[in-house]
Amino acid sequence: MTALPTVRCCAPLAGDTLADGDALELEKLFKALADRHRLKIVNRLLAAGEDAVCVCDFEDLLGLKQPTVSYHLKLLRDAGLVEREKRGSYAYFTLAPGALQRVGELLGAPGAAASR
Amino acid sequence: MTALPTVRCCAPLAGDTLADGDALELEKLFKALADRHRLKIVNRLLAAGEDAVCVCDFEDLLGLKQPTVSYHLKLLRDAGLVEREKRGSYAYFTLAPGALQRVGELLGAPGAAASR
DNA sequence: CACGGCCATCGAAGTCTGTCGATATACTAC
DNA sequence: GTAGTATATCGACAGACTTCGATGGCCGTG
Repeated sequence: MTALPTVRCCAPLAGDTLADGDALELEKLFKALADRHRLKIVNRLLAAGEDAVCVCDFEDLLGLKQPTVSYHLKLLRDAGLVEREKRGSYAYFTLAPGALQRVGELLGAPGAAASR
Repeated sequence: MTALPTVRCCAPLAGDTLADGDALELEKLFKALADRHRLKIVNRLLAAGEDAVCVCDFEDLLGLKQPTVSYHLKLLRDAGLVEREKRGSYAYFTLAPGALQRVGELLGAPGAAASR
């Protein structure tokens, strides 16, 4: 349910004076990306494309223990950047479609891919 | 030395497997943006365009004391996102040209403004 | 040169983050 | 049902980040 619109987020940074609430949302988004391990996760998911990646794969990639990997994935999920699909006892992760592009556009990269 | 070229930074997030060093540089960049006050600073500098803004202006905008404002400005400067120009006893700040767009492009917003 | 305003840096205090072992939950296989 | 595997969550700890008062350096004015 919820039907949360992934990253509906935020006033574009280049707009008029940033309201406090908008600043908070943007902060949350950038915080999610402001960590070497989470960046590697996103990079891996980008490389994987349609394919989903499971938690155990990230343990090897990052050299972190399983609880820590879950912690990072949770942050990315809360920020709306990745999505989880449970299959059996495994959990597979993919990038939230368009999430990264939307972040890019917030920074002033203009229309960009937004062929729309 | 160093002669760091503002934000020459980093492998694009969408490229091949992110090296540790590249992940660190990206992390530094996003960390600089991952704070509500620094976002407001950037937003204000975007609005100011060519005009430079002095430290005391940010004190009012952010509701923070002067040392704290200097702290945030230093972080943004270290990340290559803003530049400082001293005029008399005042310090004026501007956005580093193109820095934000470059960040946006790292996120996969493709050619975009890169008319080049 | 003495004074006052602007800014950077230092040091301390409080809070937030990242990490992991231990534990709980959910599913598979036998 | 029992055993085993894959994730999520909890609790604790170390380290990093944010904030601010106090201090020091610079510059302009009188």
